[in-house]
Amino acid sequence: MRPLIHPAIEDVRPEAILHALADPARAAIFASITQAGCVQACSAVSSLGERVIPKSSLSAHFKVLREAGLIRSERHGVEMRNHSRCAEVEARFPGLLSAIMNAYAGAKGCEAAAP
Amino acid sequence: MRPLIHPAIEDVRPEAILHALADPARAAIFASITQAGCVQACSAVSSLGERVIPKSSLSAHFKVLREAGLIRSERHGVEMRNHSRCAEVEARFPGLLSAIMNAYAGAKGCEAAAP
DNA sequence: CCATTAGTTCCGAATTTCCGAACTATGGGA
DNA sequence: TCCCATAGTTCGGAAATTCGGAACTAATGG
Repeated sequence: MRPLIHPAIEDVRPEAILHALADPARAAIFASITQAGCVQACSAVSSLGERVIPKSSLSAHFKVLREAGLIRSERHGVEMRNHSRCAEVEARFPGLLSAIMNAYAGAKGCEAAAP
Repeated sequence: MRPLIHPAIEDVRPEAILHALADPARAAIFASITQAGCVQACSAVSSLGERVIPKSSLSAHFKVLREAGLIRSERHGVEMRNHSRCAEVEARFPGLLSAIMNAYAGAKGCEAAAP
């Protein structure tokens, strides 16, 4: 079990953030962590939409979010707690995260209106 | 030569935009098109930074930007003119493009300060 | 009609992503 | 203490993407 990698906020790169959030599943996971008081166990997220995401894929998604600097993960006993780093990222790249999350929210609303 | 695909603005997906701009080369191309009065020939962009981008890769980059809804390309004689669709995209996803471009601009300044 | 310029398409190699199976780490009993 | 259950990570091979050189197409100008 290698130690978890958390880049310092000044090492966080925009392309890593965009790449991480370019996947709707990861964006949904990040939104969930950010909204749910910044704490969430991995498996509390495993049923996003109707798609079942296998554990290994989920673990990889968390790793991408972590190494992009979007979340911070720490073990608490047997489970992992994930905190959103949105405040830090927002300070470094003002408006970025909110614009991205609004874009997803907006697009979701539109497509639901066209059955 | 298949016809160029330009999605309607209401069909533009956030994940496509993030994916397109998650590549620094594409983000630079898009910034260049947007800033240069919204018109640019493909090869006017071919030497970004010090990296030489082969024609085929450049063509693929333009295709990704086009199909993400970020640019509009039309033939004018032998050359292709690319217009930024930033106004349309900005209307649909407010703040998204400016936040992304600012993030890249900010990150570039910071890393240049650490040799 | 041929040459040139600008860009696209094709295709094989390299890279990345996906996911099941095996593994590791931690805590809680018996 | 040993074993089990839970939570997540790592491995490895298949599938999907991306990269880039070579060949191709389209328009223009001798």
